[in-house]
Amino acid sequence: MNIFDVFTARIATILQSLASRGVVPAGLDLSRVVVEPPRDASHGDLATNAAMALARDAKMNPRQLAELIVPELAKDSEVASVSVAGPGFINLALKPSVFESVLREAVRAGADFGKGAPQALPKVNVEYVSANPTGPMHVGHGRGAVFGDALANLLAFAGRDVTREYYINDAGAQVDVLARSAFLRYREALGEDIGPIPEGLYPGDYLVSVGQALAAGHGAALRHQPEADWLPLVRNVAIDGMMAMIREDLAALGVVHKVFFSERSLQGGGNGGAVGEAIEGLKARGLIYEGRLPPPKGQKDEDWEDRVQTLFRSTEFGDDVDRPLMKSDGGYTYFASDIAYHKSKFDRGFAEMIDIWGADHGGYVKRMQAAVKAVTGGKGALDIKLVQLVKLMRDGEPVKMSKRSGDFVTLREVIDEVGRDAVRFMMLFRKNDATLEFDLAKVVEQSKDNPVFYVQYAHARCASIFRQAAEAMPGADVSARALAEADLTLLTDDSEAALIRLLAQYPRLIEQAASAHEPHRVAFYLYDLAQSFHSLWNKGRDEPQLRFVNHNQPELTQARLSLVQAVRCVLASGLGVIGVSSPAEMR
RNA sequence: GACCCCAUAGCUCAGCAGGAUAGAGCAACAGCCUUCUAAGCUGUGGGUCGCAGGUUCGAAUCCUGCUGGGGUCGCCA
Repeated sequence: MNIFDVFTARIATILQSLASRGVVPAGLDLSRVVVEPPRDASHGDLATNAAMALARDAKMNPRQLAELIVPELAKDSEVASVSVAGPGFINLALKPSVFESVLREAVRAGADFGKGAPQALPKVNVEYVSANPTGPMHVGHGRGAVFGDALANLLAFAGRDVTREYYINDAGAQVDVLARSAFLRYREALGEDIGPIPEGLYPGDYLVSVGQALAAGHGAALRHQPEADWLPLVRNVAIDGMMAMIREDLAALGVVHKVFFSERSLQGGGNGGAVGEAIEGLKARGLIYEGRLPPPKGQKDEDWEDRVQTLFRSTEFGDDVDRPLMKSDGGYTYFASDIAYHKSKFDRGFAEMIDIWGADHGGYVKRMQAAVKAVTGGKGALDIKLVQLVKLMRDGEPVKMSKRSGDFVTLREVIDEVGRDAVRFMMLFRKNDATLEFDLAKVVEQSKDNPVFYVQYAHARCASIFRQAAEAMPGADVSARALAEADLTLLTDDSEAALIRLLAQYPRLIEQAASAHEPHRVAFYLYDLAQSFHSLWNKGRDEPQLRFVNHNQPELTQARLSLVQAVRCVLASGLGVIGVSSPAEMR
């Protein structure tokens, strides 16, 4: 139950009834009416801007309109008091029974508390990672992976039908370079001394095993073939090897995609395959032409070759310049493939698409959105979330990255050092469009400075309280069902009330984070919740009557355990959404 | 030259689809501390929300222009 939604609906009903009595005009636009927690708890439990938002359309001043709404709200059996404040806010204080029933619901629903009902909205496709299959993942890829995965979890939890997808860039020149690099390792595996890796090839030793696999599978058979003969075969083996490695890296992060979509698969077949088809479709609508582009300004243009090329009219859809689809060697540009790829997503039923990209691809956003508009006739929606750079630190000092390629800090090294939970949590403890400092030393500290520890510890502390209770009161029934029956009117302390209010916001938080495509809000909420819970726990130090477990007051203890259980469930639920584990102890 | 992102307390960052007196952690300062299980705890001080306009009953939030930082800029992906 989302009490904010419940009251938004009730206010709408009140306005309809006022309209039917002719007190206010009919057909007011209620979309701007929001019910939210007031910033200051002394204002009550809920606040709405209804009177202010509707005043102009109703041709009344806000306070006048508020005075019409207030008596209706006051009749509500769950409302304790209503008042008008400031420029026309309507503040509601709710009866304690409302929060008691929220708490009961949280205890009963457990991990499902806050979960959205399946929504009648289009299937949504979240495409993330899509790292080139030419080497291991680095830390920047990891941020995109965690963000995309958490966003997909969040949307699914909010009730959307979500598909997680990975686009394999296996069609460009870079995979031919990969194949040549692997071929060198193959010769090495056959016993040849290959010396230093030539400039322009991938030097990383992660290709050694690919070379060995080729040697084991083909012996010396490929060695003296012309490149044109061995390249496709070696390329496939190398790509498969790289994708296996990437999948292992992703698995270490707990990231699993449902669909792996190959770029190459778009280009096969006659007439240029799916890419050719997509371009033909655009051509039929007059969106393709042969023309020249001006050279980019402020760039060295020595290599600029002014030539006529095949261009897509992306400027008709808000882009800055039209974009080329064919390379000078006659192949398709990456953009051309990407048009066909997004058309494929739409054709597969995804009217809503979300792409997660690194910030270095920011310049590509407009043209892709232009292409999606063109290729779906305006029916497909594409949101592109850019994740900014990750600066790797250790004790406040930047971690030096070697310039020699193949010797950078890999995602796997970081996961192995600090653990999956720390990586996932910290990658989400910042907005996606802000750069992120990731301190390898800080994230493993057992201290309040370390949010990962702080939140997980709150969960462990909940579990610990139950262990304590079992010892103090053996035989007590602390099942979820029993706790949901507890006498919650005994929870009267302000700190307890504050915690319950925070719990009641969880369903709303999920809805809003999901519709804003901002999983970081979940991480920040969990931090707030942990803080509120730890604070209540600490109060019990000085005021023993506030402790959760009081073995001579079983009813009170039972009520407090309900609260602890609800906190535990919401922490576990939120941690689950961002893909972080919920430990029962932190030792 | 153009486009994208960022700018909020000394530092690192939140700020919830414009809403009331802008929040948290760290640091600083003051007090408390043999604990239901562990991170010690509680409190205080500290901000022209980069600058200038605009829209609005109401702007950190939306729009325009500027300043500063980062990123990108045909035939790489």
